[in-house]
Amino acid sequence: MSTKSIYQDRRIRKSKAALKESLIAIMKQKDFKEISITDIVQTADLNRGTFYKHYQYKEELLEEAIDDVIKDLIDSYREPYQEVEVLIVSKLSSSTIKIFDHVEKYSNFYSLLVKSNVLFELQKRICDELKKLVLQDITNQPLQHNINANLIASYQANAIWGMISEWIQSEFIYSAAYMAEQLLAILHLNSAKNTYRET
Amino acid sequence: MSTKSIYQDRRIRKSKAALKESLIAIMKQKDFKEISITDIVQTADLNRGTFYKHYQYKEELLEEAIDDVIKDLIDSYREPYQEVEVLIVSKLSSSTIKIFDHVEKYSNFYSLLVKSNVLFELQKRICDELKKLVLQDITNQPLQHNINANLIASYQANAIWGMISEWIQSEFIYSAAYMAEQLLAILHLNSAKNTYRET
DNA sequence: AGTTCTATTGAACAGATGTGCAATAAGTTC
DNA sequence: GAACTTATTGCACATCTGTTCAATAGAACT
Repeated sequence: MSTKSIYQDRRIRKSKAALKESLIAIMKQKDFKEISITDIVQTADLNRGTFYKHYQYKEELLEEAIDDVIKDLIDSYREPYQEVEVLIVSKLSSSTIKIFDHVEKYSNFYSLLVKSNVLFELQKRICDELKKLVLQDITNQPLQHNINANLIASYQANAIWGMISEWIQSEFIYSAAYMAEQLLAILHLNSAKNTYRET
Repeated sequence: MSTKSIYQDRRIRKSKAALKESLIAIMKQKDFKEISITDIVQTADLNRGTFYKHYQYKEELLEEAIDDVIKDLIDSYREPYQEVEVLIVSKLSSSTIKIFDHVEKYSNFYSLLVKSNVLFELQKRICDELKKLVLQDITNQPLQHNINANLIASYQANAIWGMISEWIQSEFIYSAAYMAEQLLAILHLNSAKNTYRET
């Protein structure tokens, strides 16, 4: 049994890679909605049947192209926060803060997605992943006040993504450090506001 | 000058209404991606050219169908929170809480959107609107701690939407009141966690 | 090496797309 | 009501879509 058997057929790898590369290349010129399957297979120099052998629609191809980026996002989140430049409020914050570094790293790709109006596929993917990660953190430290784990996880995940999408649409005029600062400031603000109203 | 002149041509109104109605009807049976323009105009009993006269793609038609729902969402947010069933943490909370009532009111429509995998168009629209509303609230009460208004607005808007989408995907197993309770509990939790870590 | 397996190809097909045009129907304005 | 304006229609067209098929080429396994 060779080690190659667990991987895909080399022909499949090559075809898929060519298709992804072509899609991203065309996305730099055309809006995603305007790109046809014929466009993709022509620049990839492949038969149209080859596309349909592996994918149903171009969105599915894009999804696979995003996979690598998502993997890095997860790594960023899991990576322990070493440099203590700013005051850390909680472990949740320290993890999510790292994500801004990841987005900055892939800012070109993210911008491309925004420009092509395919932000929403990405949005779902990212929020789903963030939610899973938050859920894992939550299960370690049991919840007070009868908080619903799924709800707070979605709350946190989408809140973070809200800041990220705002950042992307601003064409990255802020630094990752500034984004991290802002997240901390917002969490502090919630704290201050609540204690003010409660006393 | 008649009062009708400011409104659309009656023919346009009728055509658009028929197209929207047909789209929603078909969406109850087919996945959004599988619905063709020909499908829509056939059930609407209109010429295909009529569709292209007003819209470019079916997504644009759907967007218009969502408009009415969005209008109600904005009304829900703006409506002052009268019934004090639960402890109100802040004015922001009291406004956002009303949104859960709105979503429950349109739960059938929201479920339909989720089922048809067109949640993302909706998501963008809603988060955009929520952000605007939050921004209006913020400008009234100036920010402390050098908080970036756009960032906190997106943070809040997407966080709320995160809970909403979680709610929808759970097929509305929770009541609107429970959702409101949970939002308050999450805000309280942030407060508690922060003060704990800071002292 | 030879054998088996399967990805890719090219061709063909019905259906959908997006656009254009002249004819007609329906709306608006006075 | 008459004149003007424009939405809708039916038809046609080239292109794209999604699928099927036999033929071929390439990869995997012994």
